Amino acid sequence: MKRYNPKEIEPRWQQIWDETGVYTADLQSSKPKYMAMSMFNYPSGAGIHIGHAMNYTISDVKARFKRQQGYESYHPVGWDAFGLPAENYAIKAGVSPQQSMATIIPSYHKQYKAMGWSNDWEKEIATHLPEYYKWTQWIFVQMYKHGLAYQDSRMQWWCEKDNSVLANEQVIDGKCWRHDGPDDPLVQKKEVKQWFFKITEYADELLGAIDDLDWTETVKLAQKNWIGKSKGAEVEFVIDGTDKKVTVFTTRPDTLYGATFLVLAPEHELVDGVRTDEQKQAVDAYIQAAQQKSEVERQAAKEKTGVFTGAYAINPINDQKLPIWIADYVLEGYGTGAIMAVPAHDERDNEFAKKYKLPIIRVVQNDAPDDECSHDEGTMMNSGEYDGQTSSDARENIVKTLAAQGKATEKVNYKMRDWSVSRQRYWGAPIPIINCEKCGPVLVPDEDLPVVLPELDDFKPNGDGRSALARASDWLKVACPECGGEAERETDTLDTYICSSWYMFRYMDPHNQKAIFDSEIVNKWAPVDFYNGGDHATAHLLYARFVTRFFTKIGIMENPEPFKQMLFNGKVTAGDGTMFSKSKGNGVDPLDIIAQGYGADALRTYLMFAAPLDTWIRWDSQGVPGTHRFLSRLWALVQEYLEAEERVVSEAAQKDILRATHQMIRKMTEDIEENRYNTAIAASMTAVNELYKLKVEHLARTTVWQEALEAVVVCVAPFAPHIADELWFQLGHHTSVQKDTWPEWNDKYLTQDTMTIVVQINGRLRTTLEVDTAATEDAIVMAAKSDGKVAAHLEGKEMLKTIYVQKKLVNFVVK
RNA sequence: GGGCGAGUGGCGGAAUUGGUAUACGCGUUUGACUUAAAAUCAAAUGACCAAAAGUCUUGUGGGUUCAAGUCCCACCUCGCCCACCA
Repeated sequence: MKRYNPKEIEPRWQQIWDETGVYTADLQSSKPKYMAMSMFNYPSGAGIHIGHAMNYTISDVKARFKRQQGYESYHPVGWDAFGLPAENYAIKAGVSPQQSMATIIPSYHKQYKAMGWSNDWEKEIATHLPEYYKWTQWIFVQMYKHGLAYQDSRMQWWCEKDNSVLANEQVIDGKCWRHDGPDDPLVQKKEVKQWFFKITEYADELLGAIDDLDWTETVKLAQKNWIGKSKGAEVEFVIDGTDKKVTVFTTRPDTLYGATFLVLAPEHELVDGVRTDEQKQAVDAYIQAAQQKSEVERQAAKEKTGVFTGAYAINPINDQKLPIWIADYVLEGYGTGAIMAVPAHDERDNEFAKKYKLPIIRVVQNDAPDDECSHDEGTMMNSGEYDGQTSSDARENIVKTLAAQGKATEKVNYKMRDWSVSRQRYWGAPIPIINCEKCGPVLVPDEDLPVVLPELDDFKPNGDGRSALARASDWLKVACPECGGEAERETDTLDTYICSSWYMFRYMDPHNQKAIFDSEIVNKWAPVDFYNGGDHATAHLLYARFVTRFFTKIGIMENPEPFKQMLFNGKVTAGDGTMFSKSKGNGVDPLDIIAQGYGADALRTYLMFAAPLDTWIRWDSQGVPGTHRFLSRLWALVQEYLEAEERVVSEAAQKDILRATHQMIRKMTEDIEENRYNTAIAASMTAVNELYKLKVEHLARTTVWQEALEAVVVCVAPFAPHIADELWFQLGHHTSVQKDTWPEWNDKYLTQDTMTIVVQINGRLRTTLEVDTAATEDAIVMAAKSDGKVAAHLEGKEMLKTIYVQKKLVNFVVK
């Protein structure tokens, strides 16, 4: 009997799949389409790790399942190649990022194939290739032409180590996301001229569509928080003794009578204009101190600080004079950078008022002690004519009154800012702009795209805030497309989030040289049916949704959402629950596991079996041997069958065989569809166990066994595709198991002649009965009552009630 | 501080949504095969009890119900995300 040897069969099948192109999707096919993918990979010298094995197997199983079900299933592959790590590596190693990608990417090919992933290699893409980034640049051009790309000077997060600007989401706990070690510096703010995409214009649309998405709930929530919509009003306060006005944003205009002071952010433009001469020194000192503090220190500061400006503002609702303070707990970047402080009903204002002995006036009735605050809504008090109204009525009425006088407007604010898309680094798609002294920034004409990134010897940033491209003088100097005069190319490159915001559509038409993609194909294949990754990826998903919506607005595609289903899957940690890390040397290399002889099939099956997909799994060194054992059992069963004699199998045994297989088919079909891979695999194990019991007396080369084994092989194929194809051929087939093979279950094989009835007394299990499925209620209750054990318990008791649940249970309630 | 989620054997985890708690796997124990070991096959495996019978058991305490891992209330513990956003 041949032994199960994954080392022999896996490479063989990988080669056959390659040669026959079973995983090449026909995008023009008339079959129903299905597209499953995981977030694409950032190629680095380290190769794939166990986290990749997890992520990509999840989408691979889905793609295989659908392919077997008869869908035209497309499991694409590509590389998110631009970005800082490759550039930093290039600086260190002196090898150009172009060159290192040219060697790294092919090494990934081997690793992906060794994992048995069903990628369509004909349609492979990589974001650093001119044929790809031509269209990344084209998106910038379109954004610009539609008024959604603009340039602005902003205070930006700046990482000294990278010499580059960082987006908000790239700042984690005050440090650069790539330099967050204990010795790394905190990020700084620096004024830089930046290109932005006006994503805020889509904020409401992006928010509104979230609820309908079939995505992991926490990911949806993260998107909502990120957008951070809040409804309120802007209220105008006149500064006493001047004609200057300061506008505040508040979500609680109902508490306007409770405002006892105003607070401006230190960077607020009115600060210089309002402070009195007596307070100049104190204010200047405070602002200087605030500037020196990094954002982290500001946020970490437990105690609130501030300084009085000496100026007062007039409360528009009751003409009260309110002192104007400056404090860094008010942020310049949100709302108007100024607030009305209501210490009775806002915790931060309360803390500040207590520290600086400012008055606290309660305007919403509550039970809190006098100097405590409560943000609850309720009935108004101390609010003039609004006393007795509910918060929500007062809110509406106060805004209405002030609006009539031009002193307030309803206002919606978002936490989300416009998307900063320029990076002062070399390894990215050059921004297709030419800066002309006469004409200003001018778009590179479409026919001149792509602006090819020149190969350099030295990739270090220029040190003046510009990328290495500032030193590429041949590339830099160019004639202005408008006036023909001397001009320079933009030396910023595009944020790699742009590259990844549209790659799923390029997958659908990867070699198109005339357009970003063919609309007809994309309208057929979008949205992506299944998308997964091990991160919330809030920014990536939001940007992808934004760009997709933009595409629909400019008429190149129809569906405004890129991903129909999005699964945020768990990760793999070391057995002690800590993250795998190179420095600790506790990593588990998927390729090692395969090489040890367990094979990719056992590894894939273990990863999908260990826990539900959204749960973090702890690596268990006994896990892969366990799934390997299961696959060996299946292998051995097929071998025994092939060597068995032809003979008649009893009708009862046939029924048992059919029931075991059809139960498995049903459970696996439903569970894979619903992303419950762990219980799907359990169902296949149960079936194999059942067949093992049946084989002892009934194994024979007959149709019923042939079909049962085929069903198991087919159902296991999404998880363990190599052994499946091998056994499929051994069972006499000549075409791959990977396509159009998924079986249907038949309910008639699931029925049994008898059923198990649970018998309870006062809700406690006393016995179970095997009865004929056709048995009536009366017959079942009679049988239950006369059962020996039950009768003993009923002896001498008064029968109060008999509960009968159809085909399930009898419960006698006695006293 | 805010939000979300989770507590089930020695371990990872099941439980058709109120109806036999602990599927499946790991581990452990025993037996078969073997000179022996590994591998494989078979059996057992929540706790208490020598065993049968029985009792107890889904973080803790209450409640609803004929019946609760599942529903309700209170508490404890853990995890994740966001965090001075007015």
